[in-house]
Amino acid sequence: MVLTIREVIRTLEAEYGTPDWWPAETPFEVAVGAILTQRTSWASVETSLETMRNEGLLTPSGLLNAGRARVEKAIRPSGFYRQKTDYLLEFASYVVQSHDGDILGMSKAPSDRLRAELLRLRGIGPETADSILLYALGIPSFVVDAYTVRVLDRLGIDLGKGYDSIKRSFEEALENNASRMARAHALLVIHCKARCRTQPKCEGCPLLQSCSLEPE
DNA sequence: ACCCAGGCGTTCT
DNA sequence: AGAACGCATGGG
Repeated sequence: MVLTIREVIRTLEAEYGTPDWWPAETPFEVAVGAILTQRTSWASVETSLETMRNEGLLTPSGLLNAGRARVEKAIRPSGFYRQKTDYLLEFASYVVQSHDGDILGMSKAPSDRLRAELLRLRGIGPETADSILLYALGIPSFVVDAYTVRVLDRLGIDLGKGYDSIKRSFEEALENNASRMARAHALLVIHCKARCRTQPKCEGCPLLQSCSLEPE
Protein backbone atom coordinates (compact mmCIF):
# COMPACT_ATOMS: atom_id res chain seq x y z
CA MET A 1 0.00 0.00 0.00
CA VAL A 2 1.32 3.39 -1.04
CA LEU A 3 1.47 6.08 1.64
CA THR A 4 0.68 9.78 1.30
CA ILE A 5 3.24 12.46 2.10
CA ARG A 6 1.45 13.30 5.34
CA GLU A 7 1.44 9.68 6.44
CA VAL A 8 5.15 9.39 5.79
CA ILE A 9 5.93 12.54 7.75
CA ARG A 10 3.63 11.53 10.60
CA THR A 11 5.36 8.16 10.82
CA LEU A 12 8.81 9.76 10.84
CA GLU A 13 7.77 12.23 13.54
CA ALA A 14 6.61 9.35 15.73
CA GLU A 15 9.99 7.70 15.22
CA TYR A 16 12.43 10.62 15.37
CA GLY A 17 10.54 13.46 17.10
CA THR A 18 10.30 17.02 15.75
CA PRO A 19 13.86 18.21 15.14
CA ASP A 20 14.66 21.88 14.82
CA TRP A 21 17.43 21.57 12.35
CA TRP A 22 20.16 23.22 10.27
CA PRO A 23 22.60 24.28 12.98
CA ALA A 24 24.03 27.75 12.29
CA GLU A 25 24.55 31.00 14.16
CA THR A 26 23.46 33.36 11.39
CA PRO A 27 21.41 33.29 8.17
CA PHE A 28 24.56 33.98 6.16
CA GLU A 29 26.18 30.93 7.70
CA VAL A 30 23.19 28.87 6.59
CA ALA A 31 23.71 30.03 3.03
CA VAL A 32 27.45 29.34 3.12
CA GLY A 33 26.75 25.86 4.48
CA ALA A 34 24.19 25.24 1.74
CA ILE A 35 26.80 26.01 -0.92
CA LEU A 36 29.61 24.08 0.75
CA THR A 37 27.56 20.93 1.28
CA GLN A 38 26.91 20.43 -2.41
CA ARG A 39 27.93 16.83 -3.09
CA THR A 40 29.90 16.88 0.17
CA SER A 41 29.39 15.38 3.62
CA TRP A 42 28.25 17.73 6.36
CA ALA A 43 31.17 16.72 8.59
CA SER A 44 33.61 18.22 6.05
CA VAL A 45 31.49 21.35 5.83
CA GLU A 46 31.64 21.82 9.60
CA THR A 47 35.42 21.79 9.46
CA SER A 48 35.35 24.52 6.83
CA LEU A 49 32.75 26.60 8.68
CA GLU A 50 34.82 26.47 11.85
CA THR A 51 37.88 27.78 10.01
CA MET A 52 35.81 30.46 8.31
CA ARG A 53 34.38 31.55 11.66
CA ASN A 54 37.87 31.88 13.16
CA GLU A 55 39.02 33.90 10.16
CA GLY A 56 36.04 36.25 10.07
CA LEU A 57 34.81 34.88 6.74
CA LEU A 58 31.21 34.32 7.75
CA THR A 59 29.92 37.75 6.74
CA PRO A 60 29.49 39.12 3.21
CA SER A 61 32.06 41.87 3.70
CA GLY A 62 34.48 39.56 5.50
CA LEU A 63 34.41 37.19 2.57
CA LEU A 64 34.74 39.88 -0.08
CA ASN A 65 37.64 41.56 1.70
CA ALA A 66 39.56 38.33 2.28
CA GLY A 67 40.49 37.51 -1.31
CA ARG A 68 40.36 34.21 -3.15
CA ALA A 69 43.42 32.53 -1.69
CA ARG A 70 42.28 32.75 1.92
CA VAL A 71 38.78 31.58 1.06
CA GLU A 72 40.08 28.65 -0.97
CA LYS A 73 42.32 27.57 1.86
CA ALA A 74 39.55 27.81 4.44
CA ILE A 75 37.04 25.73 2.51
CA ARG A 76 39.47 23.19 1.08
CA PRO A 77 38.15 20.26 3.18
CA SER A 78 34.74 20.63 1.53
CA GLY A 79 36.07 19.79 -1.94
CA PHE A 80 35.50 21.55 -5.28
CA TYR A 81 37.11 24.44 -3.50
CA ARG A 82 37.92 26.59 -6.54
CA GLN A 83 34.34 26.49 -7.85
CA LYS A 84 32.85 26.93 -4.42
CA THR A 85 35.03 29.96 -3.77
CA ASP A 86 33.56 31.53 -6.92
CA TYR A 87 30.08 30.66 -5.71
CA LEU A 88 30.60 32.11 -2.23
CA LEU A 89 32.08 35.34 -3.54
CA GLU A 90 29.30 35.77 -6.08
CA PHE A 91 26.64 35.18 -3.44
CA ALA A 92 28.29 37.65 -1.08
CA SER A 93 28.42 40.28 -3.84
CA TYR A 94 24.76 39.74 -4.54
CA VAL A 95 23.83 40.23 -0.89
CA VAL A 96 25.87 43.43 -0.69
CA GLN A 97 24.77 44.93 -3.98
CA SER A 98 21.11 43.92 -4.09
CA HIS A 99 20.27 43.86 -0.37
CA ASP A 100 22.73 46.30 1.19
CA GLY A 101 24.61 43.43 2.85
CA ASP A 102 21.60 42.52 4.95
CA ILE A 103 20.69 38.93 4.26
CA LEU A 104 17.66 38.93 6.55
CA GLY A 105 16.38 42.04 4.80
CA MET A 106 16.18 39.91 1.66
CA SER A 107 12.86 38.54 2.87
CA LYS A 108 11.27 41.93 2.26
CA ALA A 109 11.29 41.08 -1.45
CA PRO A 110 8.59 38.83 -2.93
CA SER A 111 9.75 35.25 -2.51
CA ASP A 112 9.33 34.13 -6.11
CA ARG A 113 11.40 37.06 -7.30
CA LEU A 114 14.01 36.24 -4.65
CA ARG A 115 14.15 32.62 -5.79
CA ALA A 116 14.56 33.66 -9.42
CA GLU A 117 17.43 35.99 -8.48
CA LEU A 118 19.17 33.27 -6.47
CA LEU A 119 18.84 30.84 -9.37
CA ARG A 120 20.62 33.29 -11.64
CA LEU A 121 23.75 33.22 -9.45
CA ARG A 122 26.47 30.76 -10.43
CA GLY A 123 26.46 27.71 -8.23
CA ILE A 124 22.98 28.21 -6.84
CA GLY A 125 20.54 25.71 -8.30
CA PRO A 126 17.08 24.68 -7.06
CA GLU A 127 18.16 22.80 -3.95
CA THR A 128 20.61 25.41 -2.74
CA ALA A 129 18.17 28.25 -3.45
CA ASP A 130 15.39 26.52 -1.53
CA SER A 131 17.72 25.72 1.39
CA ILE A 132 18.58 29.40 1.67
CA LEU A 133 14.95 30.52 1.40
CA LEU A 134 13.68 27.99 3.93
CA TYR A 135 16.46 27.70 6.49
CA ALA A 136 18.08 31.13 6.33
CA LEU A 137 14.98 33.25 5.73
CA GLY A 138 12.09 31.14 7.01
CA ILE A 139 10.27 31.41 3.67
CA PRO A 140 8.02 28.42 2.86
CA SER A 141 9.97 26.76 0.02
CA PHE A 142 10.41 23.00 0.24
CA VAL A 143 13.88 21.55 -0.32
CA VAL A 144 14.01 18.46 -2.55
CA ASP A 145 17.28 16.59 -2.14
CA ALA A 146 18.71 13.18 -3.03
CA TYR A 147 17.39 11.76 0.25
CA THR A 148 13.85 12.90 -0.49
CA VAL A 149 13.91 11.27 -3.90
CA ARG A 150 15.43 8.07 -2.53
CA VAL A 151 12.76 7.66 0.15
CA LEU A 152 9.95 8.41 -2.33
CA ASP A 153 11.34 5.87 -4.80
CA ARG A 154 11.56 3.15 -2.21
CA LEU A 155 8.04 3.80 -0.97
CA GLY A 156 6.68 3.76 -4.52
CA ILE A 157 5.32 7.31 -4.17
CA ASP A 158 5.06 9.05 -7.56
CA LEU A 159 4.82 12.83 -7.32
CA GLY A 160 5.41 13.51 -10.98
CA LYS A 161 8.57 14.26 -12.90
CA GLY A 162 11.23 16.75 -12.01
CA TYR A 163 12.28 18.88 -9.06
CA ASP A 164 9.45 21.41 -9.21
CA SER A 165 6.71 18.81 -9.32
CA ILE A 166 7.97 17.07 -6.17
CA LYS A 167 8.50 20.43 -4.50
CA ARG A 168 4.93 21.57 -5.18
CA SER A 169 3.50 18.28 -3.92
CA PHE A 170 5.25 18.67 -0.57
CA GLU A 171 4.34 22.34 -0.25
CA GLU A 172 0.68 21.52 -0.79
CA ALA A 173 0.72 18.59 1.62
CA LEU A 174 2.42 20.74 4.27
CA GLU A 175 -0.04 23.60 3.80
CA ASN A 176 2.58 26.09 2.69
CA ASN A 177 3.94 26.27 6.24
CA ALA A 178 7.68 26.97 6.56
CA SER A 179 8.33 25.29 9.90
CA ARG A 180 6.47 22.17 8.81
CA MET A 181 8.56 22.09 5.63
CA ALA A 182 11.79 22.47 7.56
CA ARG A 183 10.77 19.67 9.93
CA ALA A 184 9.67 17.36 7.12
CA HIS A 185 12.88 17.82 5.17
CA ALA A 186 14.96 17.31 8.30
CA LEU A 187 13.08 14.11 9.10
CA LEU A 188 13.70 12.71 5.61
CA VAL A 189 17.42 13.39 5.93
CA ILE A 190 17.61 11.94 9.43
CA HIS A 191 15.69 8.86 8.38
CA CYS A 192 17.79 8.32 5.29
CA LYS A 193 21.05 8.69 7.17
CA ALA A 194 19.86 6.28 9.84
CA ARG A 195 18.31 3.62 7.59
CA CYS A 196 17.99 4.35 3.92
CA ARG A 197 21.50 4.80 2.53
CA THR A 198 22.90 2.65 -0.28
CA GLN A 199 23.32 -0.08 2.32
CA PRO A 200 19.88 0.12 3.95
CA LYS A 201 19.26 -0.99 7.50
CA CYS A 202 15.70 -2.23 7.16
CA GLU A 203 15.45 -4.12 10.43
CA GLY A 204 12.92 -2.22 12.55
CA CYS A 205 12.39 0.52 9.96
CA PRO A 206 9.10 2.35 10.70
CA LEU A 207 8.33 2.50 6.96
CA LEU A 208 9.26 -1.09 6.17
CA GLN A 209 5.68 -2.26 5.61
CA SER A 210 5.28 0.15 2.70
CA CYS A 211 8.82 -0.07 1.34
CA SER A 212 9.24 -1.57 -2.11
CA LEU A 213 12.95 -2.27 -1.59
CA GLU A 214 13.67 -5.93 -2.19
CA PRO A 215 15.32 -7.57 0.82
CA GLU A 216 18.74 -8.98 -0.09
C1' DA B 1 41.72 0.32 -3.89
C1' DC B 2 37.67 1.36 -4.29
C1' DC B 3 32.87 3.93 -3.23
C1' DC B 4 30.29 7.56 -1.41
C1' DA B 5 28.98 12.38 0.13
C1' DG B 6 22.41 17.10 1.75
C1' DG B 7 24.76 19.82 -6.62
C1' DC B 8 25.72 22.60 -10.30
C1' DG B 9 27.23 23.99 -14.95
C1' DT B 10 28.80 22.58 -19.43
C1' DT B 11 28.85 19.72 -23.19
C1' DC B 12 27.60 15.97 -25.58
C1' DT B 13 23.72 12.99 -28.13
C1' DA C 1 15.08 17.14 -23.20
C1' DG C 2 17.98 14.12 -21.07
C1' DA C 3 22.57 11.69 -20.20
C1' DA C 4 27.51 12.16 -19.22
C1' DC C 5 31.19 14.45 -17.27
C1' DG C 6 34.33 17.58 -14.43
C1' DC C 7 34.86 19.63 -10.20
C1' DA C 8 38.37 17.79 -5.26
C1' DT C 9 38.62 16.48 -0.59
C1' DG C 10 37.87 13.25 3.28
C1' DG C 11 36.03 9.16 5.46
C1' DG C 12 34.41 4.32 5.42
